[in-house]
Amino acid sequence: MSEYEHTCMIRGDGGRTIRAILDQICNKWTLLIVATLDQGTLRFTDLHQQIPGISQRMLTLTLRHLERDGLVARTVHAEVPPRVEYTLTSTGKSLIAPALALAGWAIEHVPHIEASRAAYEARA
Amino acid sequence: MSEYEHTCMIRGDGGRTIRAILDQICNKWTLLIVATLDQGTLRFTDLHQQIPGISQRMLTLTLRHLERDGLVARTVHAEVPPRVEYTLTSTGKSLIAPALALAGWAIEHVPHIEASRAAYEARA
DNA sequence: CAGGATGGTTACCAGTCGTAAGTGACCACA
DNA sequence: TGTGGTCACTTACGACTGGTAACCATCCTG
Repeated sequence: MSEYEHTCMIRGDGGRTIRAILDQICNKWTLLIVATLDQGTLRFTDLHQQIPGISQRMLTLTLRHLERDGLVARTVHAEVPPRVEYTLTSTGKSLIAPALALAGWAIEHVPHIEASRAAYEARA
Repeated sequence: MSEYEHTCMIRGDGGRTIRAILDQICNKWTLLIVATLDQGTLRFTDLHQQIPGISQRMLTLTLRHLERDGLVARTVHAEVPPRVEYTLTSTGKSLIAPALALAGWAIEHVPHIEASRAAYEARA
């Protein structure tokens, strides 16, 4: 498939479906959580510690969404203290490669973007 | 670079920088606008028509952000009626490939995600 | 029985998004 | 003269979402 056809595909059906999915996947925390879970199974607290800046609420909400969308499996162990483990499903794992592509792009272009942003602010 | 190192890179510095950038790039409209601009230079109205569901306000705001970040160049022609052209910069063009990767993933997994979501809703 | 660990939930506020209407410059037409 | 149209925005405002901080329930340890 050519790249042009590919962009058309993005915009296929007016991009409504893609937009709806991307809107969920591509938010502030999702990619970061998925990337973190690439290590393997992790508990709630592990995630909370490894992802700096996320609140318990946002972690809970994002994990719920990921679980709902079948990207993450949630396992509750009936113990005390409770133990809840999160792990990527195969669908979740398949998101890693594209997520890395985007993250790689971001890393590569952060300096340029920040410079551009600074210049823009100075102009304004 | 191994995939593991790559995910570490995503999370490097706690993922703060990446998160900040991704937070801007990876929102509801940005990828769609960039994909649309892959066709070449477009005017405001063209974009508005080709991206269904976007309001003028959101289009303006998103284009301003893209311009600020150096992904899109904005050219105003001092004519009447006014003519404003938007085109991708080289940085903007470089975003296309990773954006396609993510969009391709989304397209591929939409059925599974929707099924999973439906099952989840039914359970709840 | 105080305090900690675990995995949350709730209340509340600020910021963002979406809708709809208005703006200003000019031209075509009547 | 004046009515309407084009273009690219801008503004006002209500709805929704994300963020912060505090609270909760259960059990174990000291």
